[in-house]
Amino acid sequence: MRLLVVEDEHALAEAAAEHLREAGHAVDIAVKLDDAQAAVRATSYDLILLDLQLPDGDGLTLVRDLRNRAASTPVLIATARDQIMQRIQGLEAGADDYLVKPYDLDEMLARVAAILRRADSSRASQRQFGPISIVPSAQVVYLNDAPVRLTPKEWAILDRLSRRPDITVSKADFEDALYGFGSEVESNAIEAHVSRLRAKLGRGVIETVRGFGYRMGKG
Amino acid sequence: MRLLVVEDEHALAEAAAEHLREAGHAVDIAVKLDDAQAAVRATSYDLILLDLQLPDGDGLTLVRDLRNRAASTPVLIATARDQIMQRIQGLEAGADDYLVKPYDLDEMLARVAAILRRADSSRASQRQFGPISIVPSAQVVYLNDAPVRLTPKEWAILDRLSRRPDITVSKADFEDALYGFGSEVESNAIEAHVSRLRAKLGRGVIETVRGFGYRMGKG
DNA sequence: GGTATTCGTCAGCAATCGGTAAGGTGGCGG
DNA sequence: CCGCCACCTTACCGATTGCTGACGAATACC
Repeated sequence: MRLLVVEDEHALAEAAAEHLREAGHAVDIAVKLDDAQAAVRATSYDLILLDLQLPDGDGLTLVRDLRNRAASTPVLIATARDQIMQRIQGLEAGADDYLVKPYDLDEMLARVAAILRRADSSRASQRQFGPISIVPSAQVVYLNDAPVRLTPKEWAILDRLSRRPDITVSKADFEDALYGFGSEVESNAIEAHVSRLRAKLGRGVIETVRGFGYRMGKG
Repeated sequence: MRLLVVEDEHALAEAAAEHLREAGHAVDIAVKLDDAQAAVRATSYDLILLDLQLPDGDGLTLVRDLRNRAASTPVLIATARDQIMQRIQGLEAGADDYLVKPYDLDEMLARVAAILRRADSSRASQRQFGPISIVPSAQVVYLNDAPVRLTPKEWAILDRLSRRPDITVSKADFEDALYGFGSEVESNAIEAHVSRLRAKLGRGVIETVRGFGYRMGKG
C-alpha cells in the first residue's frame, strides 16, 4: 500500500514512516500543506496520515480538497489533545479516524490497518443499476457501455446514492456530506446537480421521494 | 420527536424549547439535575439538550447514567467557551456533539436535526404487518412487495403507529407529533390522512378504536 | 493569461400536498 | 327502530416542493 505522512515534526514523521515501512507499505513524507497537496495531486495514495497543525495552513483544507475532488482516499487525522474541536470538524469533513498526539506507533499502525481493511471491502469492484455501471475505483460511469463524464459534485452525489441503493438520502444529508457543517447552502444546489445528473444518465437512474430526498432507481 | 432541554437559566431554556417546538418537536424542560434524571427515567426521549453546569450537580453524571443503562438516547452538550475540559469529558462520556454557549438558536436546531437524522437512519431494521412492510431507512412502504408512495404526513402517521403497534394513539397525540404542541387543527385533518392511507394500503392496516384513536391492525 | 468547466443562485413553471369543508355511513344507546 | 355522534370519504384550492434553463463568479486547465 502507498501511504502519505503529512507531519511537520521531522523526527515524528520519520519514526512513523519507518514504522509503516516495516509493515510493508510504501511511504512518502510531506512536511508542509503545499507539499502534501502537490503529492496528492501527483499520485494516488491508499491512505493519508495527516497532522492538522501545519506551518503553512490547516490540514483540514487538504481533506476538503480531496472530498471536493471526489477522491475517496482514506484520511487518518493526528491532533493534539486540546484540539478536540478540530478533531470533530475533521470527522465531519470526511476523515476516517483520528489519533491523539502523542500517539503510540503500534496503535497508529493498528488504526491504519483497520482503515485499509475497511476501505478495501467498500471499494467493491463495480455497481450495476440497469444501463448504468459505476466503477468507484476509477471514478467512471458507463451508460450502455459508453463512458459518461461527471463533475466532482455529480460524482459525489451518485457515489453516495449508489453506495446504499436501498436508502433514501435527504437533501440535508447531501449538504452535510458535500459541504461542511456550518456552510449553509441557501438554495437548491442539490436539486440542480441531480437535474444535471439526470440529463446525463437518463430519467430512471435517480428517483425522487417527494418530501424526503433521493434514492437510486430500481433496476 | 420528543426532546428534553436541561438548562437552569430559565430564559434560555424557554427560548430553546420554543425554537424546537416551532420545528415540530415536543419539548420538556428540566432546570435541575434531579428533574432531568426523573424525567429520563419516566419517559424515553429522542434527544437531550444538556447544559453541563447545573445547580445541583454536574450534567455529565446524567450522560454517564444513560450510557451505563445502555440507553442510546443522543445527547447534545452545551457549555461555556472556557470549559473545554468539560467538553472533552462530555464527548468521552458518550455525548454526540456539543455547542458553545451562548449559541445561536438556529445553529442549535441544525445540530439537533443532524443528530436526529443520524440516529434515525442507524435505527434501520424493518417492520412487518401482514402484507405491509415498512422500511424506515428508505422511507418506503411495500404492499405485497409492491412499493407504495406515501406523502410525508402519511408516512409520519404510519411511522408513529407502527413504532408501537400495541398502543392506541389518539388524534390529539398525532396532532402533537405532526404539528407543534399548542397546535390548533380545527378540523379532521388526521381522519383525512388516515382515510387516504387506508385507500393506499388496504382496510385492515389501521384499526379505528372508537372514542380513543387508531392502532395498527393485528396481522 | 486566456479559455473552458464547474457550481451556486435565481426565476418561472409544474406537480403534488394537505387542511378544510360538506355530505355520507355506521355504531350505539335508548 | 330512531336519532345522534363519531368517523369516513371525497373534492377543492392555496401553499409547498421540486424541476429545469439561464447566468455569472470562481476555479481549473492549457
